[in-house]
Amino acid sequence: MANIKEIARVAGVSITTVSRVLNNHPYVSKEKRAAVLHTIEQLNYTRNMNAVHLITGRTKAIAVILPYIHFFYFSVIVEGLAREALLAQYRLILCQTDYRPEEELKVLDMLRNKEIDGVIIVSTALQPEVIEEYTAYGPIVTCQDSGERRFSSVYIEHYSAFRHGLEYLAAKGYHNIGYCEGRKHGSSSSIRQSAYRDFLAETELPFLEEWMIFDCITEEDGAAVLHRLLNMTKRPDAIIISGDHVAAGLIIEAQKHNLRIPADLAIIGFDNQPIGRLLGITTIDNQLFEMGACAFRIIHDQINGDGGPPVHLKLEYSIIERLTV
Amino acid sequence: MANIKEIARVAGVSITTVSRVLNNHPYVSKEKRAAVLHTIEQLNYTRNMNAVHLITGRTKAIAVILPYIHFFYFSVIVEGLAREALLAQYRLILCQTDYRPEEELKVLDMLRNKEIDGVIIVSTALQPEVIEEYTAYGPIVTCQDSGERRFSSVYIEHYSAFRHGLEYLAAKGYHNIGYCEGRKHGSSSSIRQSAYRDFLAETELPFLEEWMIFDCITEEDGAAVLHRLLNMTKRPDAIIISGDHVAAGLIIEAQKHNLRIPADLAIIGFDNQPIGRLLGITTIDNQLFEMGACAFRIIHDQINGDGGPPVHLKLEYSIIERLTV
DNA sequence: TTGTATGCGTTATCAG
DNA sequence: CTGATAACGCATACAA
Repeated sequence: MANIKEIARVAGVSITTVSRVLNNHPYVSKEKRAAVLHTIEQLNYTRNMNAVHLITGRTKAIAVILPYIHFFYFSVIVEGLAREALLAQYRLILCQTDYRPEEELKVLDMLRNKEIDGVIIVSTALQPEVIEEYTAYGPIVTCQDSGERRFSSVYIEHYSAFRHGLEYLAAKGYHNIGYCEGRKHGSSSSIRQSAYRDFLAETELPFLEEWMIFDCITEEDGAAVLHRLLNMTKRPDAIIISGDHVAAGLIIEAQKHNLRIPADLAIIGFDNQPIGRLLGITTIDNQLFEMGACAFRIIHDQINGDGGPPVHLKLEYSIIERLTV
Repeated sequence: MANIKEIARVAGVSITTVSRVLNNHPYVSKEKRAAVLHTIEQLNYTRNMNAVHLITGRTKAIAVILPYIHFFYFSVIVEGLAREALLAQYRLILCQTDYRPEEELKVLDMLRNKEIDGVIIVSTALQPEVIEEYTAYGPIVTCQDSGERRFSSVYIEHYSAFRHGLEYLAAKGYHNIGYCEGRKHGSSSSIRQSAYRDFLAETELPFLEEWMIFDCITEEDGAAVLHRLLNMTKRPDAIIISGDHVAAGLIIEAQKHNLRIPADLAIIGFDNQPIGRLLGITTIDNQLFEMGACAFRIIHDQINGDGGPPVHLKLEYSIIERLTV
């Protein structure tokens, strides 16, 4: 493959002039510019970007840390990221780490390595303290509420959102409220758990350990929840579920067993997923697409801007009233 | 940041020796290796990977071209890709191009630029002839049936799969068969369209132009299909739909209008999505996850292997019988 | 087993 | 407006 040196030779100019043309610098005469452009065309030349990355120390690439991509939650955030990345002409390096800390650290090391200009963490198994150490090497943005850390974040207040959902159920007259959660020990999960416990304690509504159901990840898990409910001696009359697809699984299974929604069981979901729209599931919209878009914009600004203090952007959630409450 | 030169100086060895340690070469004495390792630790050193990429001409990165990520079809293929990439310690660069040819070409240019070692095309707006031109710069794999091209492919035979679905419906006694499709002019779409037309022509089953419904992308589009069906003077008694989520939209809307499935309308979907499992939708499984995994393995072999002729891997589909036919 | 010297392809610096 | 030359940080052929 031709390189800049050969272009210079063939075009009869210096390497520097070729570089100037390549980078649209001023101070190149029309004639030389034309000659260079023509030679580039003729020799089918393109820059070796690795050399550019080496000398400039930038790559216009950003890594995204997440466990999986085939869940609605993650794919929509990435969709938001990708739209903005396309606009800004940045590369997105998808780092699916399966929640393995050692793999996540490898990605952060890419920042030290200069392979990437920044890291966006959608969901992580790492402690905030560990992440903070890497802020020395470049900007980092998380899509979780991590408090006032040395890295930026875009988030919704899960505690407040979840309480809001619970209050909504209580206001509608449901006083026996259950709770379905995904991972038991995730960062957002823990926050929602606290919200649930706190709310029930403060309002003195009944709390039963078995009303907290964990590991609800898939639609099938939602269907399984129905059977757990049916087998309970004291059954909740409402349930809050972190994920509309899980709620959907429960609802469709409920239909088969003639359990009426919301008469026998009210349901409020999370994420405002298409399936929820379809089934008329009342849900809490947490602006996933916007979250991704904002995360990118923040990191982009930090890379190209003054490199000021970390940004903490709170997004507003909203309850979408439909038919299951 | 410290570089290899400084490590060499501090450890009291040559640059070469440091490089050897870095790359786990033999022929380094225990003492010097220890000294180098210690210095690396001490100075918090990591390689500048851009320099490595420049000199080796490889980046261990692969670009993935797709229009969006938040559709089941794409996210599951990427999930398959990502699992294998994690195993092989390759980077996946997610290039969402929104079906814009100019953006897709930019990605292919990354191959010329040496920014990436290969390209996996999940879905594209480009003609195969255009893609073929880039095979000179590195391996390319598509997840579509593109015929015997100079680039590799992993695919299911959509023509055959679709005919199979139609035959299945006909065998079950449905003779008025409609058809829902996503993009009208996509590569797979066109193949499925031909399968539909050919089958109806050959079996002399009724064909009505209005029974071919396009632009069915989302769940809502599926719901809209029901209303188009209801307004038809002559209505199909079965329908084949490319995408279980679209079928789900139709089915749930059908429930609201007391149209019985399959008594009034039989439905066969595509993709074997979770929502289909939930609703008991009879579907054609096209092994999306496996497709992604295979695509990665093929490109990985081509990058690291002999660089032999392009591979064309046909995956088998299967009809999953459930309740909607 | 170790080190020297060269080159990868580009941009940045500085002198003209 | 133009060009020579020095970086960037590393891997590797070759010599010792």
